[in-house]
Amino acid sequence: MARLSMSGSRHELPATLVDVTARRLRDAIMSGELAPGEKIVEERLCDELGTSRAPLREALRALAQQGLVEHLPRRGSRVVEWTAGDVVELFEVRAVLERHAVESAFPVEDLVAALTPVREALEQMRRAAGELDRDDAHRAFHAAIVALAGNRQLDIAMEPILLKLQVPMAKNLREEARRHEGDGIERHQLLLDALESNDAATVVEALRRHGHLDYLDLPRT
Amino acid sequence: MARLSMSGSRHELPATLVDVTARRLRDAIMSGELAPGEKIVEERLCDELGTSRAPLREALRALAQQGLVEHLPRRGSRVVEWTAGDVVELFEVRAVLERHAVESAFPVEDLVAALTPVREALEQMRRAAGELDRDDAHRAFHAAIVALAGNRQLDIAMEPILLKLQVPMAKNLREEARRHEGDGIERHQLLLDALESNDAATVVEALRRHGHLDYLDLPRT
DNA sequence: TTCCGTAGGATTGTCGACAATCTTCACATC
DNA sequence: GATGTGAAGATTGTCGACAATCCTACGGAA
Repeated sequence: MARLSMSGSRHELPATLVDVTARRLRDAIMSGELAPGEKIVEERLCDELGTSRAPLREALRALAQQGLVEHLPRRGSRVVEWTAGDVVELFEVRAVLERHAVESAFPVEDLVAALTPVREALEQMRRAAGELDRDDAHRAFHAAIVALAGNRQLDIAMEPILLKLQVPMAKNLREEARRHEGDGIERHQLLLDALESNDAATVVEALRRHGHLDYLDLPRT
Repeated sequence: MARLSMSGSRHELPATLVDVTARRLRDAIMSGELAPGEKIVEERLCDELGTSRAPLREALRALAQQGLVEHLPRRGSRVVEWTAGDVVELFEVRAVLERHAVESAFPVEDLVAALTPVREALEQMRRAAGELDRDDAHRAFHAAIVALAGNRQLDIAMEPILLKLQVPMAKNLREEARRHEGDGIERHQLLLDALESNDAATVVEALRRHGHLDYLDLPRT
C-alpha cells in the first residue's frame, strides 16, 4: 500500500481512502479505462487499487448517487452506459441551467474579476497535458460560467450533469480534435468572448450555438 | 435485529440493509428526529438501527451525495443545516427546472392520462396520515409535474432539489396548517387546475404564483 | 437436441476488531 | 485569569472473515 499519489490541491486535508478511491474510479470511468456498461467486481478492483472492500464500496455508493455507476442489490455495480437519448436530455438540462445562470448573472458588476475563473479554465484547457486534464478543465469552464450567478445550489445541481456529460463528450472532443478543429477550444474562446460583452442576451445566444454544436455530431449509439 | 419494517412498495426486491438504513435516515432527517446541524455518531445510530457500521456508512455516503448530510474526513457527519439563503436558492433552481419542464411538456397529447400521477399525488397529500407522508406526497406532486416533460435526466436533477427542500418546507407547511390555510392543499389544487388547461403559459403563471407563495413566509433563520 | 435441476464457485452483504485520529479535560505554566 | 500540554476516552477509517445470494456449467430426462 502507501502508493497513493496525492493530487496537488491546496489545503491538503489528509485524504481518506474513500475519497482517493472515488476520485480514481471517476478518472478510470472518464478515461474509459472502465468502459461504459462494464461490470464492476469489487475484489478485482480492490486488488488493483490496493484497498479493502469497505472504502471501495463507500466510493461506489457516492458514484452511484452521482449517476456514474449503477448498483443493483446483490448483483453488483456496473459503469453507466449513455444512450444518445440520455446525452440529448443531459444537454437540455445543462442548457436550461446555464441559460438561467447567465440571465441572472449578467450584467455583472466587475466583469474582469468575475470572468477570471472562466479565463483560467480555458487556459487550463489549452495547457492540458492529457485528455483527462482537458476534459476536467472543460468541466471547470462550464462550472465557472454557472458560478457567475452566485447561486451555490445551482452549482451543486449542475455538478452531476457536467460529470455525466464528461464521458460521452470526451469521445466527441477527441473526434473533433482528430478533424483538426482543435479540441473545441476555439468554440469555448467564442463563448468567453461573448461573456466579455457583459450582455445577457449576447451570452445566451452564444450558449445556444455552443450547446448546439457541442452535441450535434454525437454518435447515435 | 430483524426488526425491519419493509415499506409496502410493489416489486419487493430483497431490500439490502444499506437501502433500508438510508431510507430510515432520510425519514429521521425529514421528521426532525435528526435535527439540522446535529452531529451524527455512527455507533450511536448503529445501536438505534440495529445494524453494524458498514451499511450505515454506505448509507451516509449516499445521503451526503444527495446533500442531506455533510461529511468531513475524520471528524464525522452532521445533518445539513439550511439557511434562508440556501432555501431561496433551492426554490430558484426548482422554479427554473419546473418552468422548463412545463414549457417543454405542454400542450400534452393525452391530458387525462398525463395528469394521473399528479392527481394521485394530490390525493395522497389529502389522505396522508402523518406529516412525513404528506411531505413525501408533496414531493411526489412536484416530481410528477417535472416528469411530464419526459426527460429522465431532468427528473434526476430535480430529485435532490426536492429532497433538500423537504426539510425547511415541512416547517413552513406545518405553520401554514396551523394558520388554518390547510397544508397548502388548496394551493396545489390550483396548480392542478392550471395543468388541466393544457396551456403552457397558464401553467407557468400558476407555477410562478405557487413558488412565490411556497417560500414567501419562510422563517429567516 | 433441448430443457431443467443442481452442485460448485464466484460475488455481494454484513459483521466485529483494530489502528489512527480527534476531542476533551485536567493540570501545569506564564 | 489566560494559555499551553499531555494523557485518556471517544470516534472514525480500514481491514479481513463469514454468511447469504447469485451465476455458471455440468449432467440427466424428455
